[in-house]
Amino acid sequence: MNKLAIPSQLDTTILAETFRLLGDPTRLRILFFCLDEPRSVGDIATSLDLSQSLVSHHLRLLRGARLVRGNRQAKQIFYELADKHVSDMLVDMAHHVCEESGED
Amino acid sequence: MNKLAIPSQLDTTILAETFRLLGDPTRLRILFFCLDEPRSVGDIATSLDLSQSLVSHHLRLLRGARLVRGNRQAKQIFYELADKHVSDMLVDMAHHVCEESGED
DNA sequence: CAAACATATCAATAATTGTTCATATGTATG
DNA sequence: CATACATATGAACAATTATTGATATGTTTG
Repeated sequence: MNKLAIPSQLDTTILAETFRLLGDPTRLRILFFCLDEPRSVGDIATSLDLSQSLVSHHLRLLRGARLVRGNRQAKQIFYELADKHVSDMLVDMAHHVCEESGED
Repeated sequence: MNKLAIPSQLDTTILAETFRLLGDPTRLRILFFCLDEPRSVGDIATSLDLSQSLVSHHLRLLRGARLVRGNRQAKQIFYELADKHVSDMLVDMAHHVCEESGED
């Protein structure tokens, strides 16, 4: 079915932008931390030992790319992965990387 | 089945490294160009309008991460994706990104 | 509405990384 | 073995980006 043609240069740039955002250890840790349940900014910062400012900056980038989504609940804002696509993608990639040794 | 635990900080770094390499438009274009058939360095450079040096530098990084693999054939070296994992991953991600609008 | 708390933003710095140009290595051919 | 060709490497530069510290915005509670 849907065989993938070589993406246009524009598409490639958009795709690369997503990869780029996932390509930072701090951001990846934040994403995995929010994978199972929504987490407040403060919780993320404390649990991952990052400054509140840094977490906020990264969340902004992730929000901008619609990789995460935040819900305000009183004073706190709880972030979670934006949708199932994103979480599947993360999990898949993690598996891909674990299974490093290929069949070739 | 295999539910994914939160990766260790080390694993996260390794995973991020892979994402990071995919997160550059030039490298992604090179990868997609080599997706269907092996391509020589010169062919890549000409077809994608990049300097030979630049292509070679990027190929080195991709080789280092075992994302591509090169076969010498006389004077030329033909690069292709390292294995099916890598190509599947690329195609999957491209689909994920195309289907941007989630079910949430 | 002031004080306390949680998150976001701004400006500046430090570190990383993509790109270029010059040159080296390796390979075939006359 | 010299020349031409294809790719790789090294040093330097330019640009991008992660991180920090200080401060602003927004939200609740007394």
